[in-house]
Amino acid sequence: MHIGFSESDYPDIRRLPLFSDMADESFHSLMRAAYVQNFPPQIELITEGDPCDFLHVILSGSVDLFSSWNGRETSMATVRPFSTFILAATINDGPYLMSARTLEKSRVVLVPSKDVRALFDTDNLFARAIVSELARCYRSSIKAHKDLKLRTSLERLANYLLRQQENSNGDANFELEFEKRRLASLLGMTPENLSRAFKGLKPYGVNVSGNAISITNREELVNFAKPDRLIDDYST
Amino acid sequence: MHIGFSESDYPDIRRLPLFSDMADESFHSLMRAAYVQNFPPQIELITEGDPCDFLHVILSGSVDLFSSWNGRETSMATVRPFSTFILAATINDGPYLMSARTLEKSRVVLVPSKDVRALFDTDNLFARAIVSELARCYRSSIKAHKDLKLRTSLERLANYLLRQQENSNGDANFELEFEKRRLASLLGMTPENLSRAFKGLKPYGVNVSGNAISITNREELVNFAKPDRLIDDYST
DNA sequence: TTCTCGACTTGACAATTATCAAGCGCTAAC
DNA sequence: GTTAGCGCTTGATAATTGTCAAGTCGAGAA
Repeated sequence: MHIGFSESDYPDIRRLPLFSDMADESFHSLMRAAYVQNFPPQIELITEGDPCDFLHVILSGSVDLFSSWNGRETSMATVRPFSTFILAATINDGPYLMSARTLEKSRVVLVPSKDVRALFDTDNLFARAIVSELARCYRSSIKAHKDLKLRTSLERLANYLLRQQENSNGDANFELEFEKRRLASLLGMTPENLSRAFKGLKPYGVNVSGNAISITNREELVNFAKPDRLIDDYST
Repeated sequence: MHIGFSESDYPDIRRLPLFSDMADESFHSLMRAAYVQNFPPQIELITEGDPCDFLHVILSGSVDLFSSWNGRETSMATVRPFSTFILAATINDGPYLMSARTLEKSRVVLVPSKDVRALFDTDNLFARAIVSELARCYRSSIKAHKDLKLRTSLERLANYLLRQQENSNGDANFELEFEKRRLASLLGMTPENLSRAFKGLKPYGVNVSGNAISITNREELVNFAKPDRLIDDYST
């Protein structure tokens, strides 16, 4: 678990919407206080309920945000480069609402929360970027909430596959980005139910072999899934 | 539907966390562009998908935020004075993700979105307040998502009742704040299921008569509901 | 007072989803 | 190659939740 900060990371971090507009001076002052760690897979970076000491930025790998209650556990989201997480807790100086663990070997920047909050007051462009990012996260959360409340698990899976297909250049064949058990948890269902849901989508042209998905008749699947930009378009 | 702006509304609006810290000058410039309307019950103030022209602030009454998809509809949240809604859409200049309708006669301030965004750049304290409010809304949404994903409908109802009891000074007897059909929708269930869920909580000391709830044995209900500050504490 | 309407309840039933227990198939260690 | 382990699948069953079709009840109108 190497600790250290390489100047070679600067461009990637600087390119993040959150940091791209801020003054050079602000950026370097933030980076001086920050540090980078490489984590192996399956390491718990954050435990829900803990006080929020750091804003996290993922540079490589992937991180699972999940929550537990009463012995149950569910995946809330997956974070990939180059993206921040746990921004709201940093801002409000509240406890983490979700836990985070690496899914694979991952490189993560840790920026002390108090520095983020301090800089917020002095750098207007940084403040604006934080607001945009927060609003984006909030709206994503609303969309996920609508997805869960308005759709059955079969419909959620169908729409998920359509979104993934778009992320894969619209190719008819693509790979699931992680194990099915995690996908099931993300979609709010059990692995057994997911397995059956894949079968339930076969009549709509969905074929599954391991992690390989092929959608033979997108039109028919769209007709069933009824994707909606107010739920499925992550860009607005 | 009276349109107009009374100076008598100023103190209430000014007292909102969102506006309380900003410069006098900024506040008055915002208010000059804003206006107030009185709406009768059951009026749709906002339709999801529409472009976001106004930030809304509720001064009296109550407003239901709801969403639809494929012929289904669900309540997402209830807004009461003195609170803003649709802040994220205003900030990101995106389409509304939820619709809003008055539940009763309500008085609402409409602040042009572009003025809010413009002022954000010039008034630091306003920017900070927006960020806090956004982070708070985001975290509320995460909590609602966890509630829905980790709990059964019976558990959601039990925890809802415990929260409502706290809002009513912890009194053992209190009134539901709106009709059961809306409560059912908020909790993500059908009215029939809610009706049965109330019965299911009777063994834990919950008695219902119309809108009157009495909790005869809070300890037992808590023991069943297992409230968690990372889901049920709306203040963090 | 009586009537009507709408919200709520109840019962019977169906759909959805979860649970439990086995089995399959792939991968990796030996 | 053989074997162990793990993730995934499948089947049987149960729990949860939704749907449909009566009811009941109470508030407000006539």
